[in-house]
Amino acid sequence: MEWRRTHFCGVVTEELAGQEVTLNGWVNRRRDLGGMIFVDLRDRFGLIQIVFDPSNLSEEVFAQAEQLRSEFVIAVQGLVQLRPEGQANPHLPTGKVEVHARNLTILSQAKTPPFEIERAEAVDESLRLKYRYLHLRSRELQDAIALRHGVMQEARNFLNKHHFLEIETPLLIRSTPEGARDFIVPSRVHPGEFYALPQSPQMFKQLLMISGFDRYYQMARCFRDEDLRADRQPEFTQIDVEMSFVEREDVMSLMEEMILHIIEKIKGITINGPVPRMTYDEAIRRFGSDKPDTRFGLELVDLTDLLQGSGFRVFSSTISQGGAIRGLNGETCGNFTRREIDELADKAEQWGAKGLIWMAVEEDKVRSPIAKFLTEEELQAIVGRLQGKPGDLLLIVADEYKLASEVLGRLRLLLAERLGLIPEGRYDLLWVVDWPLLEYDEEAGRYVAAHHPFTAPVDEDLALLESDPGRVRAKAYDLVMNGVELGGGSIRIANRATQEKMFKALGMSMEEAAAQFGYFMEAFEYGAPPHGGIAFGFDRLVMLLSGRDSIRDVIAFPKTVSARDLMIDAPAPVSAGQLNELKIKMQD
RNA sequence: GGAGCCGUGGUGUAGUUGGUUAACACGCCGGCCUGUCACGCCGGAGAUCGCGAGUUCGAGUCUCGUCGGUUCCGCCA
Repeated sequence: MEWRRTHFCGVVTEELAGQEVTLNGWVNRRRDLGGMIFVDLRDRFGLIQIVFDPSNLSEEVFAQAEQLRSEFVIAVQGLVQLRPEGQANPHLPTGKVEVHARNLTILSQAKTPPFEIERAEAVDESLRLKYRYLHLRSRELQDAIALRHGVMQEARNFLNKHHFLEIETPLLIRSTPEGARDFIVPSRVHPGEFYALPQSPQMFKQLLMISGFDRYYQMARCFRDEDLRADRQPEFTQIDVEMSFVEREDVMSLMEEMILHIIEKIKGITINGPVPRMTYDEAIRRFGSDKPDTRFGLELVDLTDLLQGSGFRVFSSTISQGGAIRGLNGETCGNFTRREIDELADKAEQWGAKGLIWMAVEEDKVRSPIAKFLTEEELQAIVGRLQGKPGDLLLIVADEYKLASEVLGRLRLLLAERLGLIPEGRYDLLWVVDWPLLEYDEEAGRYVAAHHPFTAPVDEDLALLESDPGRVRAKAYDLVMNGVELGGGSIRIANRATQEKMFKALGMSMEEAAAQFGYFMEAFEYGAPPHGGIAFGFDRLVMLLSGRDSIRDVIAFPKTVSARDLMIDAPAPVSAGQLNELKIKMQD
């Protein structure tokens, strides 16, 4: 028979009734009634029921149909007919019709798969990853990967329309000391020297601005040799964007338009701009996070001023050391058991707090292990400031301001989840702006870039770069969606003098800076336009839009948390010959 | 680097205070079955309980180690 298809399985609907079709696909399921066989045929577009009815079939074809098993690849030629009265399947888009087979070709037999494709979601992840090509046959992953494609195309459509050029940058580049651990690649031609895979195309895209391309984007593959998480893979994709002759507002307004465009096209949800902006300081103060989830309340409050001169040593000593007393009202959590509260306290300590203070608000009193150390006025002031009502559980952390805030910020997320306060199906966007340019790294004993070393300082803070680096704000912005950092960017430094100051603030000597970044700073001397950009975590964006909770689900061939590919079994040793050629010796 | 959880036929699970035939569902194989769609009915095969030590008369069950998966902390400019 001529086996090449005329239609996709998933599109065979009543409009095709009466037509002769040829379909190709996989046997999703067969129902052999003895005298009659039904087969659900599957392709990317869906399922269609095939009927093998011996009354209008040759014996040979029926006998062949009896041989069919799950995941056989077949071609079926037959007649599309409306199903008999009362036999429609409302669960299938193709459920009003069926294809009465006349001819069948088995294109490929299949072993019984290690798991049922339809139930793959429940199977142990290591088995699914080993047979990723089978898991990918499932409806869930087919949809996720198709959605990924859609998001990528919509991003391209939008950027193309706004005069961006898609330009590729090299994957074999130079290792730089700042930032994440690089994957390094040895060079046969230059033994003892190594390329690095890019953590992002940062300097290349800036150089493209200096080259005059004005607007660049790339679906950039990026690599970081750091430990994995549900939302972190060692290789991932960014929507990488850079623009010339722009200020912060230009980048933010265009990029939020892009994200809103994608959400509208992909999810059919219209969100009206502009996306709210919040300073970094406000985010920490109100939410204890630089990427606040604004889909619910439970905001933090400050209690420091209420507890000046408190007789309770934890409070007084924290305040005298310049720390803060911060609080969070765990509404309706007053009925938490001792064990549940201890769990919260354990978490708080795990996150670096010295302890967690709690107060259960009751009708006529406040129940708390520290109640006896506080005056009635102090207790009432705390309850008042936190708007505690009977049944509430007040959580308090006394510590260095940022640490106390962040610990409570994490508890806030924990409680919101436990209390079911997080609404489904909502996409809350927020720009976080005015980031600190530098953060002091105790371990390294120096300042490190909060964003990256090419971020421009806010103009009026420029002078502080040498006198008080920790207080310099950056022309940086992060786009946050539902408490997930979707992307971040900044206006860049575009002149040599400022870039040199930045490297100096990072504790780099001029010699080191010249050795690492000399080519880059030299480029600034040949006419560099003011420029800035942003990079979005593409996998995370797709994860959020597909309602998944791991980026593994939206990457065709992901790695495990230990960075292995279980399908191809990578990484793997290489031959002694390969190592020889690279002049690499293994240590024991 | 650290912590938690999981690992029992092909798959998902159950397995009591440690006690001798390791159970159930799905899948698979065979038989019957002409309107099923999670088809049904009957029968069958299939597991040294991730691996290695230890405790014990006896370990799927307890202990330690180890491997794998996963979640989180550190890390990820």
